[in-house]
Amino acid sequence: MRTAGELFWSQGYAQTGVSSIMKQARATSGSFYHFFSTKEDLLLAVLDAVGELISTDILETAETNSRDLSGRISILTDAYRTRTAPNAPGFGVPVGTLVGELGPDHAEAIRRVEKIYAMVVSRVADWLIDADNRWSSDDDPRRLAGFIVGALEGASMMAVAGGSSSPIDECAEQIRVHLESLAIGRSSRADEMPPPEPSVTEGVDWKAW
Amino acid sequence: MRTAGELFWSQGYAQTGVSSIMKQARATSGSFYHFFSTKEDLLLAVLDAVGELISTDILETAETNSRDLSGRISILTDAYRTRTAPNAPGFGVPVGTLVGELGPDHAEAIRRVEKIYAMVVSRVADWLIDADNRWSSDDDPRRLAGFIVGALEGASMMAVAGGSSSPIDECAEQIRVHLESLAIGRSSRADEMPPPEPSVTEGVDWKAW
DNA sequence: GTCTATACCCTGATAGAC
DNA sequence: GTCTATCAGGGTATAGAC
Repeated sequence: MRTAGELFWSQGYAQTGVSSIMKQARATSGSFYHFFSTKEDLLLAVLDAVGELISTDILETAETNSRDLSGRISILTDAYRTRTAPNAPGFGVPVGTLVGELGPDHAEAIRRVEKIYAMVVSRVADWLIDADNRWSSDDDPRRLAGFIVGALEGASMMAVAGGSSSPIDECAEQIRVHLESLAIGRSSRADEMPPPEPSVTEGVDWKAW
Repeated sequence: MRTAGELFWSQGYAQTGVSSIMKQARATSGSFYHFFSTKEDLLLAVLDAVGELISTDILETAETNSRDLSGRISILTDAYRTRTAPNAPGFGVPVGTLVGELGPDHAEAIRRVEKIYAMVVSRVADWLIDADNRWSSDDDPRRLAGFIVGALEGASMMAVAGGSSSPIDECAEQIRVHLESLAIGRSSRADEMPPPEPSVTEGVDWKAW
């Protein structure tokens, strides 16, 4: 009794009725509201779970499986590719989807989305620092990391709209070129990138509501 | 009786009730349904209007006001900055917002969003071609243009989430660096960029529902 | 803790006078 | 063409037995 929240990603939050969620989870209204006081409560829980998932299943995987920047970026972009439509039916842009939808209300939810972004950006910035120590200030790698993450989010959005993952492919390639031209992590350019390891987690199956 | 549709951008589609729209437009249910057979019908009309607006007020402005690539890109990025939150209260990501929300239904609406993306990408690709004729195939500038637009959309999303337009600023800068490193449009780098002309359209005020 | 049944409200949409 | 009044339905959330 806790295997569904991805509906928010495939259909959006407002459009996903609590009833649909319960049906897909084969639960009933009574038990649902025993765990979550409100629908927004569920949203917050889902956001936290997603943050966890991204942190461990994607970022941590990238960090342990590859010590060089290009390998890590490659795993990250690969995660975007395999987790957004049309490759993962029922997925949209990882978290950004909700940003547009969540209006003036849901301020807390937006704050958590922002927190997820900040976490991802921060980790990618660490990768940049690991790869090169010529950064003049802490701010620079953060900004570049923000650009990378933003570009991937946007590419995912276009991939969803167009029903093709090629924007993500192209984005990954442009990021690679961009980093290369900045001469960051030169050591990692030695030979071809290591085969980017199919994502560890297989199906869509995060275990929180 | 036709000055409101931006609610879709500030609140999302599903979350914006027809009644709110009517209130803000000071219209009534009767007249509304005289013009639009359904709420989705309105959405489609809004999407078309937005496509028009982007084409004329942003892209065309960029094309007539600047003949070099960097100037045009600058106007484009400036449009993103001035038209997304927090600079334009009540705006989100220009069109991408809806992508996540519009689920399996609303297929037609998604197709129109895709059409808008394709239009913007195509125009930007033309700019790239104008700036440099060394492209090996038609495909290359399109792909690069897709990357640029996607990056801006993603940056807008993060700007909305974080309540700061700095991701867009940074994105614009990175795009500039990227294009420069690709040595595209070298002629345009002669001196400092021309002051990027405050957007032509002032307030939020597109005149279709 | 989980079930069924249901309250209550707001939604998109309609009817029919003017 | 625009108004007021209203419908039918689905939405979130609750009540209370088991």
